[in-house]
Amino acid sequence: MPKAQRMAQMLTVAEEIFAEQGYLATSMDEIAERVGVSKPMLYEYFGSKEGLLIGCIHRARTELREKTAAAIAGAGSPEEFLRLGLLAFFEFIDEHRRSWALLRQEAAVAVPSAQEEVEGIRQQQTDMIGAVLASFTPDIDPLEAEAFAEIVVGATERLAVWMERRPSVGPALATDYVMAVIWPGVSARLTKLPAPARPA
Amino acid sequence: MPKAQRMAQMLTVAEEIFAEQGYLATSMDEIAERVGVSKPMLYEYFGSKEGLLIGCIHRARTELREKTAAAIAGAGSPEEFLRLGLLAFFEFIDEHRRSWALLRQEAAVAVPSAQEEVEGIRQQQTDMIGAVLASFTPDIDPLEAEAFAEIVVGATERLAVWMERRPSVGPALATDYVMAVIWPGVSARLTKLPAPARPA
DNA sequence: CGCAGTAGGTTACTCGAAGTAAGTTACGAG
DNA sequence: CTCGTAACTTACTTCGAGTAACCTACTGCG
Repeated sequence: MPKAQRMAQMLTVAEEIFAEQGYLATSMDEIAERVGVSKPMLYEYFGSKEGLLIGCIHRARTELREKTAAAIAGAGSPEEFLRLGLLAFFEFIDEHRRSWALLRQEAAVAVPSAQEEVEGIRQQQTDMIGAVLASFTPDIDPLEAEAFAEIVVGATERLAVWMERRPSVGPALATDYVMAVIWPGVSARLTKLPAPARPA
Repeated sequence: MPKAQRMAQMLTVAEEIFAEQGYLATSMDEIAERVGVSKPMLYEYFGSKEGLLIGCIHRARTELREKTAAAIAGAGSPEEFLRLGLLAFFEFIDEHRRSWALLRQEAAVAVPSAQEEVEGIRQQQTDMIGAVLASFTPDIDPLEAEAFAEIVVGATERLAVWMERRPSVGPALATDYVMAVIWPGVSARLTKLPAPARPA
């Protein structure tokens, strides 16, 4: 089997087993066995157990970024930006429950560099939100814009975890909840609103 | 040394080393050495490495609950409840930066049951917030109240992590940021507002 | 055809750290 | 002063991450 294909297969299997049993409880031998290959192959391609985990996170991160970017491409107003971005996020989580659990709960604790990867995902999101805020409010205090973005990401992430425990709550409703809480506060800070003309 | 005292000492040392190096990179031998005792003593009192970690989390959780409960005791309005609760939380984090990092970043991934303990802390917070919301809006949809509480907790937690990277941001400013984003949205849902009479 | 180089793979180890069995010391009560 | 127990230790076993060394089959080329 060619290398790229084998690596993708390894990531898929590892993601599944990590999500099932947790990072610590999973042995490299087990992953190797389920892939149908011997342990040194995993080390050949990923260097270490941590490297394998990071590979999983990295792949999910790329996918999430692509989906979100595509979703917000057609947005006009800041409200639409936020709403479409949130919806894309919740839909992604909904489709990848297991890997999401892995990313959010397993990776962060186990390994410092995996933690950095997960932080990278958040950074990617806060950057996007911060950019939206700044584009509609050029004179906003940068520190405040950053804080707002962090708050939105934190709220969203937490609600995604909660959504998993509530089968009746889907991506659309989750988006509504987040928007209901944060939009009044966020919009109050936007000076350059889209539809109405800017007052000063 | 009596058992209770020794256990407390072990927790203190373990918390410190876990926070310094991460859960995985810390060996029981190292903790034992720094406590000035042999490894089997740790196992005698905490059963396992995981048990020791959970002990750390549990102690922090108790302390956090006590501080928060004390802080919101004198609150009159829902806004004051939230504000005082948030402030108490950020102050707690500010005083326990290292153990906070441990709880948030290390514990969750490494060990399933540690994760449950951390979720217990969040549960404790969402319950408190949910109760405040419900007490001021008895007719609120319970699911919505839960979602709101999760959002507030998520936003707060995330901002606490961010606060660590921003030395210029203290508990007071962090509280202001969170309130600025969430309060307009939350208050819009409260039917029984404190100062003005309820319209219908 | 035959053979060289390499991609893809394996077996069989080392080593470090979690967890344990069995034994030792200190000390207060009868 | 000796019995019982709480607090503690040394010396293991076991398991899993990571590695060294070796193998195999295919592809291109004289």
